[in-house]
Amino acid sequence: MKARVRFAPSPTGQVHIGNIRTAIFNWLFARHTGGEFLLRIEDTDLERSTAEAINTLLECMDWLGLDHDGEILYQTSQRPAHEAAAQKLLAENKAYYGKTDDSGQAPVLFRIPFETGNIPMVRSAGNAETELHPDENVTVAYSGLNFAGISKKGKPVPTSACLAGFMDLRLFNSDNELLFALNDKLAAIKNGEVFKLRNCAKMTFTRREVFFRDTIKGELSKPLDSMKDLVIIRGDGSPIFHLANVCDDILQQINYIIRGDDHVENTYRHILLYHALGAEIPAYAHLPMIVNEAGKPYSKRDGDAFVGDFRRKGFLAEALFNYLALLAWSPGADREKMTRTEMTEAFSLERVKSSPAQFDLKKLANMNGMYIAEMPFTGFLAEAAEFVGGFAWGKNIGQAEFAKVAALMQVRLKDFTRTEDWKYFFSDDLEYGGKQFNKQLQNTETRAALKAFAAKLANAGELTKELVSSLLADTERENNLEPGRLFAPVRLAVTGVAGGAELDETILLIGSASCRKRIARALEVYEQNNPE
RNA sequence: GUCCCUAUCGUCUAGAGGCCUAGGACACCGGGUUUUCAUCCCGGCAACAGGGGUUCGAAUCCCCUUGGGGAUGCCA
Repeated sequence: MKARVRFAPSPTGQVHIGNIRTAIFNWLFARHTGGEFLLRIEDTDLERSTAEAINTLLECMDWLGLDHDGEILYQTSQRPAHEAAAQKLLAENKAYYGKTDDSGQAPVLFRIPFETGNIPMVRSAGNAETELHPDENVTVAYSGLNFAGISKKGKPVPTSACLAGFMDLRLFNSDNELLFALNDKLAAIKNGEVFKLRNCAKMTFTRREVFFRDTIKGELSKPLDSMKDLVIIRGDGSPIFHLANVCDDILQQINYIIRGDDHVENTYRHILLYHALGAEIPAYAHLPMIVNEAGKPYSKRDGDAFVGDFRRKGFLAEALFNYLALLAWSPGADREKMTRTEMTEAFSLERVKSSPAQFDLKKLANMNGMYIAEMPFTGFLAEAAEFVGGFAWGKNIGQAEFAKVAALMQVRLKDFTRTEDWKYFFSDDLEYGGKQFNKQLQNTETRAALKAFAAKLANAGELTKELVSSLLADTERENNLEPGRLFAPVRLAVTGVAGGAELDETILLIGSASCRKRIARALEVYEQNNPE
């Protein structure tokens, strides 16, 4: 059977990396298996969903090359279907109206089914016995059980859970006398009768649990006595996420649900809903969270983890994609930098880890650098030009010269915002000073050599790489400086910074006149800052 | 509180009972690229959370503890 997966974000703000990682894994899975990758926009939260957020989402996906199959399904368009599903459940007594709120409206709740004989994903989990706090009443109703357990300190712990959690329930007082047996009253309870019991000290019941096999996490289960019936239609008539989500997945014939870890608790309820709706239950794979430096999952509030920001900050889509794919997934064999085709071929959910992964900006930056280094030069040039055009000094610079600078710097660039550092190639307006500057220019001999080097440049005529190198070497020798001693001071004087590309090429690109001017100014600034 | 999940270098990870004296990558540190440097090359630092089992043998299987995360909404 062809895999049909979906990415189902709610457009309520920016798209963060945790979000898009889910999309990436779904996409990878679909492309790997030759299945389909659908997009559904869960825009039912009218208050928070915006057209702008939808645009942002679409742009992010487009940028990352996450093409989806078929039409986008907007969840709001399915509201009638959701309502119909609720009506059907109501009609079949699988759902019921809850308590009315202040304005007299009642929500619809889905009942965790009591009769589970024909439900394959519910199984018995043995007998259970729980101590109860006798001060609190126990109420038993079709809509659930209310009781109080006992905390370590002996205090009552009020608890409520669905009736289905307590098959064969029996309540006892402190003398171990039977107060209530569910099996005797089941019919009455199903008819709406509510039993209120005092002085209960203990209950026994047959525990049942829902279970499913998660491709990533293995078999997962949860006891029914820790679950509650859930609201599926609000008092105002609007469908709740659980219902809408399941209905749409059924509608879109999704047979593999790959989503974040935070949904595993929902899955226990969703598979019961699937069954109640008479639909086949899909396979599940729950991805571990991506966490920030503080170890917390990314949320809409994490201002620096938005996909759009990575784009603006000069990261390449392919690098982000590659890096994100490697968060919680590894193809093994020490493979890291991979093409999209390679990733698609190698991808498998079985190799996804189940523990959270921390996002590391430095590693992303490194990977981005590798991708930048291997960009075709014309593409690199265009991208770099776009960023540089955004700087004041980059508005009117020569195309030919810019291309030379770009060629020299490409392999060194980690992200495109750092093209800002290329300023010194085009502007004589440098800021001198700082620890390095003062240290490198502190010797009188060095400063004399700097002056001598400028003079040599002036007399040299047309510069070449070799010529610059020999001028540097000559100046060092003639001024009794150790070989290499002059490089750092010259670099500081000519570029204002301590690092960069090869010095000879750098000087060549800046040009003789500018270099001389800058050396003179650097010396001036130094002497001003460090009067004898 | 209860329930569910989770645990290998600082970080991402390899690891399916003997191939592990635990491998790779980022970061960091040192060296090299006949002198500079943000690239490149080489090297170094650095981990199986703790305690019990099972086994001839455990990073790997089981249990407990501890740490982390999630859920417990008329949010999605």
